[in-house]
Amino acid sequence: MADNAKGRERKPRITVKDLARDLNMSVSTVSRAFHPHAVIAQQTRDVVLKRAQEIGYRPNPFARSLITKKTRIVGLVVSDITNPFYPEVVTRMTEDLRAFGMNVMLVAAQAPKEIDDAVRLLLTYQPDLAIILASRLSPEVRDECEAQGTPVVFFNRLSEDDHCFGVSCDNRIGGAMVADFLIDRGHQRLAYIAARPDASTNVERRAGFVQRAIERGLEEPVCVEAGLFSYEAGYGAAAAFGALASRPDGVFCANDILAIGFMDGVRRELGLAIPEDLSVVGFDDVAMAAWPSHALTTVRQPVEAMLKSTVDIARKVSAQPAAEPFVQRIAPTVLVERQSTRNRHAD
Amino acid sequence: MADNAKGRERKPRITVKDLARDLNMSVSTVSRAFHPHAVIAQQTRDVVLKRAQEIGYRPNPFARSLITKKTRIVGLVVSDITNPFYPEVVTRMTEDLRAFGMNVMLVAAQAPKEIDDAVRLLLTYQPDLAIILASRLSPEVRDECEAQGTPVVFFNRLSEDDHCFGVSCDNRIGGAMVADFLIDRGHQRLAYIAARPDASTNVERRAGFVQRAIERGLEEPVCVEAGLFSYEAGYGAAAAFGALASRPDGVFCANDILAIGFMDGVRRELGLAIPEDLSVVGFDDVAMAAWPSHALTTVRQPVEAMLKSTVDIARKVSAQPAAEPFVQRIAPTVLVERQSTRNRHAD
DNA sequence: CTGAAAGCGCTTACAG
DNA sequence: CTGAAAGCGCTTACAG
Repeated sequence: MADNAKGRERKPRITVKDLARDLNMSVSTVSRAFHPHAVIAQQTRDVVLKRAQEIGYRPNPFARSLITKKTRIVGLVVSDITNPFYPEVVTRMTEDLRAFGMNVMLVAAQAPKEIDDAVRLLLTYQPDLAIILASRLSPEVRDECEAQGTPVVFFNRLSEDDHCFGVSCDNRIGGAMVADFLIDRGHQRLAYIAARPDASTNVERRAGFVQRAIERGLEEPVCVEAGLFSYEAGYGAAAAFGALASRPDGVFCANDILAIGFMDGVRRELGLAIPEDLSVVGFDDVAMAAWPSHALTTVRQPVEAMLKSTVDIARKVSAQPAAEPFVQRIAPTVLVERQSTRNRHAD
Repeated sequence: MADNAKGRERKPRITVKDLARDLNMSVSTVSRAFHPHAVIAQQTRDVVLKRAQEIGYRPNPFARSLITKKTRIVGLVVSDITNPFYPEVVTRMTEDLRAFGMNVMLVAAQAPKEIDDAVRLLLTYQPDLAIILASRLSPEVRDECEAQGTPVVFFNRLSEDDHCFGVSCDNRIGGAMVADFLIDRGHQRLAYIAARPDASTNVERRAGFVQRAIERGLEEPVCVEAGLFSYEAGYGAAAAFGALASRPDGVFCANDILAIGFMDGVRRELGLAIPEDLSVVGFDDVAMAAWPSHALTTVRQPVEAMLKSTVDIARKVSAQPAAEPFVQRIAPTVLVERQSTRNRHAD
């Protein structure tokens, strides 16, 4: 027991000094071995690194960042955790950033007010970059980031001002893809199930979808306002959909989780069959979309490319914090066809 | 443009020195104002804190932790992101820890090997505590945590050795609750759909369930091995279930996501009706369990209490790192009855 | 109760 | 190419 407790006492960490003494070198030299661009004899570096490995020395990132002003910490702010797209993205983002030695400090919160506070606490850790997943930042907090010199990237949202980076799918193109897909398969009356009216993703998917439908000579698709990106919102939208004068035969939902709720609502509340009575298309291609119960046809977000772009930004601002922000929109290329849609030309 | 770029340069941060000069005090005094237990005149503290607020000074946590050896960073290791229980827990945990000024550094990874590397990187940041959600840690990495004096808590898993804290639901009791629930409602032939054989959650839920069924005079429940905690595993288990000689009328699945997959498989592959042909019970009570499409009866994990216990540990080890580890098992108290089960006494 | 000084573990000009 | 020294932004004995 006593032994046990003793084992858990915070052991004094091995420091540069220890390693320098061990190697009979100066701390300067030892330190240089850990910096790829530092001027040091290759042989010396090898010796240092080897010995460090042996005795388990790793530079203290806090002491280091006190001088370099770099923390290798990336703040990740996520609020909409009910959308399975985000856990998937968070996991991959964490892995990808780690591959470049960057650690993720997570800020998850529900209320916008909480987000603000959380970001402020995050800022005291001087992250090299803050990544905002699908939420808003109050203008004040945005300014605080700027004042502190922390670059911000909005992921999967249109950046609202030109002080921030933005990485997102080209949602207009995605919306148009869906319209083409449905029209090519003989659908005549299209509908859009809308989510948050203030989300760029919702607005753009809708615009691309509606515009393409009109371009191709269909009537303007009817819109049902579900209000949120959630299962419940989709389920609830089924009632309003059922009340439409003439029933659409092709429905595009703002994202997958909304589509899945909508499908369940349509089936259980309206007693309609999918895809016999109507086709349903989503957006994201979350893992759940492939489940046999829904087999949702959907636009796959170019997550790989979006993550790569984000990691590139992280590396760039890490080297050069004053880099000029830009917005990158990546066109989706894959529409995964499953059993929630069918070809109506046969009718 | 030039203006823009200039605005983004990392501004020199306000330091104690700046604030001390501004207030005509020594840095020592200013510093003390930020430490609740420090000896300082109340009036002085008020003045300092007020002025700090005004000019936006916040102590640099890195510089601070260099001396205190406390980082207020909690490492959160999560691997099984396909189970919606974890995103929910991660969000709440992050919020709850933040309420005590602790930040979460997230380590998400798929492969065990990756986890090891990720935890090593995490360790260089000297987290005050590492919380492991439902994954394993290789013995070597466990030793590295110990060597560095970083306490470890296993969340929702039985701690495997007495060097680590453990916080989990009492899964035996939970399993027994399910058996009682089904038996009380007239079910005669019980079955268990098993997930990872090496997970304590799976093993204990099964044991509690089987034992109680036997105690109450039923035949030993049959077990179907699904192998994993996933939708796909549950869906796949339906086939084996359908091949059983005599069909069970009450099924307990190792957790919700497995149950949801199982229900879909049973309905689509076997053409059986739930709850008419069989009742299905899950474990966790994730948000998805309440969706109308599944309306899953399930044991609610005592998440509140589990989180509270975890945060308490975080605060305790933060004050006294050598605290003796313990394992806390919290009995579940709520079994949420929905429409995936019914009363068979009427038959 | 407050201040001057040392020091946490590093990095980086500056000499040599 | 290497070392001695200064300093990053704090905290904390130690005096007073």
